[in-house]
Amino acid sequence: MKPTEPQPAFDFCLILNRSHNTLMRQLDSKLASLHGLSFNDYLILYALGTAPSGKLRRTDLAQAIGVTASGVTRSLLPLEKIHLIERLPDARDARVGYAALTPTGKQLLKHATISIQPIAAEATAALTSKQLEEAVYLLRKLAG
Amino acid sequence: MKPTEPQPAFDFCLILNRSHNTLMRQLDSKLASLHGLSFNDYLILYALGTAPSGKLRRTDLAQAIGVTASGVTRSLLPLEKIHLIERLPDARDARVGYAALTPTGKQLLKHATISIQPIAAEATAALTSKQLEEAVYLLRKLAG
DNA sequence: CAAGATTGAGGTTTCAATCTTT
DNA sequence: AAAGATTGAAACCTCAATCTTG
Repeated sequence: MKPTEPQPAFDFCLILNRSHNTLMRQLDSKLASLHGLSFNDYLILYALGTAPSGKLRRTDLAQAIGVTASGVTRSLLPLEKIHLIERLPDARDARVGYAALTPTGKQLLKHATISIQPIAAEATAALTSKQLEEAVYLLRKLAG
Repeated sequence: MKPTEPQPAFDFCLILNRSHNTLMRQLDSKLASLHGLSFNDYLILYALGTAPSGKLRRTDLAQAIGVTASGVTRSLLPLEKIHLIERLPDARDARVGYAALTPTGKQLLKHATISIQPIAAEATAALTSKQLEEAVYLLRKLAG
């Protein structure tokens, strides 16, 4: 365990993990108390709401929010049960399943989107807008 | 769902989540196959190995790796069971419990530390050293 | 066989409540 | 009452295997 030379890659993994955990706990807790949603739930609604065609294949949804295909299936189930999203088939390819917002889902997304802005702003208050944009730029390179 | 004005705070939360998920899946999978450790397990060993006194209170460990006190208790249990860490009492205060590396734990940490550098480097290859340092600087502000 | 999606099994983490010690 | 730590219950997510369709 040497005090060691600079290891930017490792330091980055360390701090990315820590800041992510801290930030997500804040977002989850506030979003849950306001709308009964986890941040991941919100991300799903948001991705569907901003998709050009209003619907998204499960694979693309997985890519968009950064979880596995399995994770998407499991996250979608309870959202479908409470009628926030619905599943649609594809006329051309019987393998693919789309997910889309229901009217109720659209309403909730609208409200949650209004709530989340100040929550995110407060949770990231330690950084200026410019710094946030810089961080976004850097992290985007990583996610591909 | 308006295409909306710039919302750097929200965009940041989005991309932080996505890049974290992607990065952690890589680290976990490679670390698991090489040493049977999750990245969080490694983080615990690393934090204990670099602590000045060689031991850390559970609360401080939680702070260091960004999980709750509960999470620390549960992560430590299996590591103690396979004799990588041991628990020590505090002579002054019977409430606090320290965690410290065993000789076996120190060995494994040494080996895992050697493995993890190239893994982290590869997983963050999309960024230059300078960019990584910049990202570390920004994220550190967030974690406090 | 490849792609999209789901399921079974297992592991992880959180919240809230609780216990002990200060 | 506050601080450190643990536990029960529940939620969540992954991997690997499987099923169906192309």
